[in-house]
Amino acid sequence: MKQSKLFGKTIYEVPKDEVSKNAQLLIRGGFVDKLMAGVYYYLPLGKRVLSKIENIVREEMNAIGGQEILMSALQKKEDWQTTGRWDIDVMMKVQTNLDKEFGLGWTHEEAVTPLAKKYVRSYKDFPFSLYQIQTKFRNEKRAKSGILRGREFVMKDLYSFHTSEESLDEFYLQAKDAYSKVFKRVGLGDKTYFTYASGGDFSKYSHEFQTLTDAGEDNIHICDKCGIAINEEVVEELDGKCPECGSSDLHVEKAVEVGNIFKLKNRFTDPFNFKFLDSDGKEKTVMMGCYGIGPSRLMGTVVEILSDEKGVVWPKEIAPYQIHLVSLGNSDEVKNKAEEIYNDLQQQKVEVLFDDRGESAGVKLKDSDLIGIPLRVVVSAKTLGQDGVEIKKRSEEGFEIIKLGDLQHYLKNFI
RNA sequence: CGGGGCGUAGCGUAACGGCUAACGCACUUGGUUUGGGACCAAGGGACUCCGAGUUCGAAUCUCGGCGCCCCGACCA
Repeated sequence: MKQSKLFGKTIYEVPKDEVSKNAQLLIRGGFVDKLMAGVYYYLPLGKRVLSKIENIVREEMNAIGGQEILMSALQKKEDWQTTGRWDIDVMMKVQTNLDKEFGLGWTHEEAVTPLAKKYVRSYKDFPFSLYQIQTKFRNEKRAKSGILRGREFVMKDLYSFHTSEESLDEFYLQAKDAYSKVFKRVGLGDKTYFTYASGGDFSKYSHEFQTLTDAGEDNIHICDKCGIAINEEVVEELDGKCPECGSSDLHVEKAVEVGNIFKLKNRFTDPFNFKFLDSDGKEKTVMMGCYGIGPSRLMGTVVEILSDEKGVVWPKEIAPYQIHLVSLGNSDEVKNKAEEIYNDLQQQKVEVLFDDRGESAGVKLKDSDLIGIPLRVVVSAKTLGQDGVEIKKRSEEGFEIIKLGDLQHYLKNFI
């Protein structure tokens, strides 16, 4: 992509009403645009990052057998009345001119359960799991923290269905591992804690994945011994003891919830009367679990944690482009060589953002820092004098000059 | 939903109740620049959030609405 044609631009002054670090950096870098409180547009650069995160999530969900579907954001009032959740205040409602009311989905148990029931009756069809990556709506009383907490956001929600608690337990562990892989791949692995949380009425505990950051709104109690954490709401219930190892050496940290997994058991299958026929010919209750990750929140969390005073520092796996090719100076020699390198990289299917603009060196380098692509390749009169290009890693100080002929080989190793 | 603050060009700001609403960034044109947010010159861009009122006169004062931000409450 040529930067001269890229929609969206970097800005130096951030809107004064935007306070959170993630939104400030994302707006300054031209990743997102704010429409109103808690509602953001994703511009080309931001959309690329979001899509990459979604794809990582998608791959990990597929790996544990999840089948991707897409349900509607519009929800049927009757289904939510069935479970008694129609009047929960996070639910946004819309009304047609015929006075018919719909809800806007903030989670999809009320949608997926009747759907699953419609197609599945026999024990032979279990277990199975369905997921979607979809826009969710939530009537937050007060939207804040940039894209960490919006009224509209992207969510991956997976639902699993089982003929027994044992089967649910087994899948639950698989989902847990899949989630850990996701957080590792997006660069949050070492700051994300498996956290015990309230299980509601139907399970002793649910679990959250909490990533340490001051931008978070939760306090978690981390066990110094085994490295798991406990949510504020259940730490008392546990007498301040780690449920895994029994240690009481806990310390408190601020964190943001980036995912959760929850054994719903029959909480939703019962109200919808979703039963299966077992091999003994008897009708039995379907067990259910739900598993959520917010890709947009994940993106905001990465920005909160992996950025410096100059801008974002994207991890390789979710960077909008693999390489930022920057030409400095407007001599024909530099322009032609940069163009040539750009075309070569394109041909090798390398994702490259090429800053071909006629801006000054300072502007281009500052913008490059701000956008935060992990690897920068600079072409200038200086580098061409040495028959090479400069390679600079965004996450490190310093740079190196490598010969033009060695570029392909170098990039192959890096990417 | 309670308390506080704020709405002026795309963004950041200025303007005593009184002249054509000013400046910086961004944008357009021409020229000089090009290794860390360059310079010169010439331009375009505003129903001062909306609606009432007070006044000879309102961006400025009053009332109402809407929106935004901060603190709190809320967050399966």
